[in-house]
Amino acid sequence: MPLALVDCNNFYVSCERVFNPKLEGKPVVVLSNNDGCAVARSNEVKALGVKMGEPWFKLEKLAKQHDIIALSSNYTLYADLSARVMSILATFSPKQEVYSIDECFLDLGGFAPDTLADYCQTIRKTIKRNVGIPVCVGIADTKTLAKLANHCAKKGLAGNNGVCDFGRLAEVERSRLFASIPVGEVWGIGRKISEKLLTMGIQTVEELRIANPNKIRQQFSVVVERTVKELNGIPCIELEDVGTPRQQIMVSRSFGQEVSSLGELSESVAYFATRAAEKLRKDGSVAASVCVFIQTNPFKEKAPQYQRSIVVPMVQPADDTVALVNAATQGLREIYRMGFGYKKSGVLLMGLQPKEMIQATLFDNQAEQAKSAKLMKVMDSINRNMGHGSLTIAASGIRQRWAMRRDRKSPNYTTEWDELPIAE
DNA sequence: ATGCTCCTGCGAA
DNA sequence: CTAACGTTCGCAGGAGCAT
Repeated sequence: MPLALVDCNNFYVSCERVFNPKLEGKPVVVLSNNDGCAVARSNEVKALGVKMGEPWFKLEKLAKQHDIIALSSNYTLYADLSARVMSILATFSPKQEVYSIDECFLDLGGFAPDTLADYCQTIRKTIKRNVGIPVCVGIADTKTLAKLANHCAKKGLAGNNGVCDFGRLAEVERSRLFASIPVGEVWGIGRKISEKLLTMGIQTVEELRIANPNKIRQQFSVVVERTVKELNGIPCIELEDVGTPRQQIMVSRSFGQEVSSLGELSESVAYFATRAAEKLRKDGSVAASVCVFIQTNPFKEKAPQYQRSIVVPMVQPADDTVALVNAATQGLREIYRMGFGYKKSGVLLMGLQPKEMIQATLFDNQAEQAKSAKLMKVMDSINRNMGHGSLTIAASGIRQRWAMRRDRKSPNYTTEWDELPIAE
């Protein structure tokens, strides 16, 4: 049963180019939060040897030499364009799994095998025309192979044009192709596992494909064993149904500048708990406990280091912002120590369950519960309609010295009228 | 021996 | 001038605990 993996090219950079065509053909990077690391690179930047995750301060010299344009990440813009891409892609197959912000799997089971490559060319043209984002497509019988086919499409390895269909490859050709790809390119094979495979004499995808599954399971795990099976065309990872609710919700951020006081840390934690509670309600879930963590800057090796976390159980699973913020800030007071420069904090909601299941067993405090539900509903709707952060709880603070740096952000072209540039 | 919960490591995007 | 390095999610497996 053939699957397609559709992946947007250099997604964040492509999004920026949609609204700023002057970036076309130029070396462009998009930086992570706090303008810290390169998280998206145009082809021109990749050609200069810039690696994924490279810290910006190490790139500045090279950037000056080659006029690299660096932009802060504009997540609101990327999420909006992603939604447009995904909804169009959904029309091309009865079954879609959105795997990440820039890629999804499509079930192509019902189509004639020899028409798939053409069909996927149509997909590419449609997305490019309707949204302006370039995509590549990999076609194969398992998710792992489809990911690999996509890699080949992106690199132009199998003499294709943005589409690579492993189903059209003879066995000999496939083996030769796999033998030319480093094993680390395989989905699920990261840095650590690559290194260990190397010591076992497995360097290429082909060598991993023909490896003994039992030995792989013994040396690594069932996950890697599944990967080997998938490389051989045996599906082990199913297409997931849409809308499976998350099991945990994390909101954390590095600070724009270090923070030492309990007061300011508390503001950040209250803010993150507020964001996490919003996500929680959007999922229709409640959380059984709240984990808070704080940490100093691990890269500043000379400075005294401290990191700690604590899990605060909720009296009753909740989705109420006030209750979750209280739990989080109370936990913070227990783990906070004076005399450190903190660089990051975060809030993790754990033990998530569907809200309906909880309400059924609820017997105390009905009135209180209903009142808080009403308040949360109002809060969410005001924030949805008036813009994010219009209504927030006072504990989050106003000054927010800890807020992240984003000096190079593009306008929110698709979601804020105020930010649209005026034509000249 | 068995079944949990918690924590850590790994991978991915 | 200096110092400046992301976030969020799932899974597996081991440790530690209770039964």
